[in-house]
Amino acid sequence: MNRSDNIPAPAVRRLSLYLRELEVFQNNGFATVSSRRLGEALHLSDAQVRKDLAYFGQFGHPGIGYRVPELIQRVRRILGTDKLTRVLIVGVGNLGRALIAFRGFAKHGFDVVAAFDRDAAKVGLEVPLSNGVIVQPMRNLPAIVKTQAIRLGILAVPAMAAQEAAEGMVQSGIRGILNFAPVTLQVPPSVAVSSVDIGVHLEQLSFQLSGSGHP
Amino acid sequence: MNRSDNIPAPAVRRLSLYLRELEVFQNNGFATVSSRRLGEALHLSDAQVRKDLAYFGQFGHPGIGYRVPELIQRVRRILGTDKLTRVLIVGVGNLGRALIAFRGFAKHGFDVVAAFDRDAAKVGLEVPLSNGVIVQPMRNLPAIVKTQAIRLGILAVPAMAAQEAAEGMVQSGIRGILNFAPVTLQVPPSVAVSSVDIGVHLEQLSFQLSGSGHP
DNA sequence: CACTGTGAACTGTTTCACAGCA
DNA sequence: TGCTGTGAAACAGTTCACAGTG
Repeated sequence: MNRSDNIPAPAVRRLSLYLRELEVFQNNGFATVSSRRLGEALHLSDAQVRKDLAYFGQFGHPGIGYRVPELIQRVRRILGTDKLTRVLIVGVGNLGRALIAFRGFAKHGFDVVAAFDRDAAKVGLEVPLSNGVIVQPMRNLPAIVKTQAIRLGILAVPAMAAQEAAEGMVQSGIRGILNFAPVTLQVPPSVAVSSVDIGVHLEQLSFQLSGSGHP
Repeated sequence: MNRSDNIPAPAVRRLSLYLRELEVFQNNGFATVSSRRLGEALHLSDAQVRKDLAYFGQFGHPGIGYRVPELIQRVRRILGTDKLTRVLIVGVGNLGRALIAFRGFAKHGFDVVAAFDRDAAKVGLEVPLSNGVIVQPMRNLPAIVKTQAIRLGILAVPAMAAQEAAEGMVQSGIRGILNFAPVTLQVPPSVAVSSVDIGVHLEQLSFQLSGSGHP
């Protein structure tokens, strides 16, 4: 029972964070790290770290801790980012362009290989800082997804256009969507969706502030 | 016991989503909405919706549901977004500029009133699509926070610069940070942090895909 | 009658505490 | 000794089911 079912969703979320901190420890020259140290870096208990990692396998060495390079490799394999993953993006507005230019993708094992936009004025232009990605019309989506075997898409269009764009992605064969539009996407359960809503995050902070500040 | 303690964090997170969907219902001309309908829009159970809202007060009307405009107003008050909140941003790179240009802020009750960057080449320039926000040097941060009484800051600098920038924000009096850098910020417990890590979100999707796809 | 608000039951997650190993 | 992996205990969050209400 160590396959990807029965694993608590919060544990999966934290796995990415462990990887991020492990890379920091590696860059600082640590060969091993204990659950306690790793937890401290993320404000988590040592027990939490051990329990989480144990869901995915037995990676630790009693008396020693976790060997940093080994654990990094194993976690990458589990997350599926040990090989480069091709990603496409729909919506080349301000946010879309910023995401394409974002340095972090390559480091995480992702490569943005295609960009799409509904706006004819943008089609045909090269996206700045993108290693030569050209904006394509939406109608090319199915063909590109098939020929390049792309499974992941980033959705960065305005709220009003999001549901329609998501349907186009799903019908083209996309299996996971990272959604930046402030809407709840209606997609089949076979398609994974992860949403980032900046407004929601700000509201969260606003609430926390009013909780313990002055009325 | 209906003050902001004892309320589960997930319930607070969902409160923002309820607000978002309520605005959709309002735009579609609904005067009232039941917990069931509101839940369906967000893939949540009706019981979940009622329980969540009940943490914050008694807003519903038996036999009727929730009156949409009334509930919107109440939720905004709870989140602290019924009045305009001034926000600053540190880091005017690709992402920072995209965030400043983001339309949604005003709709959510936030107003980006100042921008800062360490890079002297950017200082003094006006940020495009920002209603005249000029990039200021980091050393102006404390004075602006004080004179404009700003409590919330958006952090959009590269990972390497994030901790230092966060410390500058905290020392200037910022009480909540929306962090886009892929690092765990170390700040005093009195400062609220909400983080958006795009890499983590993509890894999450990648993991879900490998879970039920072909190996 | 349709719907909310809520105690009680249930399910899932985190913490504890310790056996076992290098 | 220092540390992991893991059952068992404690805690938190969700779902159930129904009394109460306009």
